[in-house]
Amino acid sequence: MNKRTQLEAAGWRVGDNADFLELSAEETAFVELKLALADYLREIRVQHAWTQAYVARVLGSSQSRVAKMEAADASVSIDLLLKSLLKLGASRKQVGQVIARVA
Amino acid sequence: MNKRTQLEAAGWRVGDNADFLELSAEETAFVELKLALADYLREIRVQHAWTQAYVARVLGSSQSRVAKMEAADASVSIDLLLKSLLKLGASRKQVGQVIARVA
DNA sequence: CGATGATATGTCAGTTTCGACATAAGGTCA
DNA sequence: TGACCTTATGTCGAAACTGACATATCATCG
Repeated sequence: MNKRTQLEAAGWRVGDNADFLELSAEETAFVELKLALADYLREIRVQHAWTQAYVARVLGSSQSRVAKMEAADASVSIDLLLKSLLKLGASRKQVGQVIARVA
Repeated sequence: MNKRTQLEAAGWRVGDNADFLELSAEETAFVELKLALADYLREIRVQHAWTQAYVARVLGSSQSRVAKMEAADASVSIDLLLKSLLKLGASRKQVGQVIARVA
């Protein structure tokens, strides 16, 4: 899944390239930051060979919401992503590094 | 303002030390992460000698909300803090470093 | 081809967060 | 002291987010 597909899935209107560039620098940075956290969440889950359903139980949430977290869905907040990452064992430092790492 | 006072202001029940320790490791990490972002927001504003009212205009928000952001008020999300920081010119990298820097 | 397990998508009611406003509290100057 | 500027706190209706559920899609077996 490429970045643009991810952005669209995340609920951002992305038409032609001109539309794509409509996002301001901060908006782009914010969305990509969110995508990075979502990817990291999936990475942690996959590396542990956990299912979304299992992660949902650990987090006190549902499988569908975990799927949406990993997809950086528009209905998912960064608060939720951060809380989830920390609860799954990620450290503040690791999270910060994921955020600081600019693609 | 010390960390505990900040936590209380942010809406976290903090009684004696035992109560203070009731927060799980992830909860503590999350709250401190939020406080770090709030402090960073204030730092940026003060360094530029901006008033909260001015920052509010730039962000398209209100002075009271900016005050609450800097206080890491419970009604302020990390999404809002991140969007605000980016809009004020902070880079993803800088934000990540603030988050990664563990007190 | 099913059947089974995993992941994705759509929706909803309850909760949280939002900007805005009013107003209180501090600080500084004359 | 009081006028003025800045920051803090409380509240509200509107908007966004949440967990949950149903259901769809996808992959991997036999």
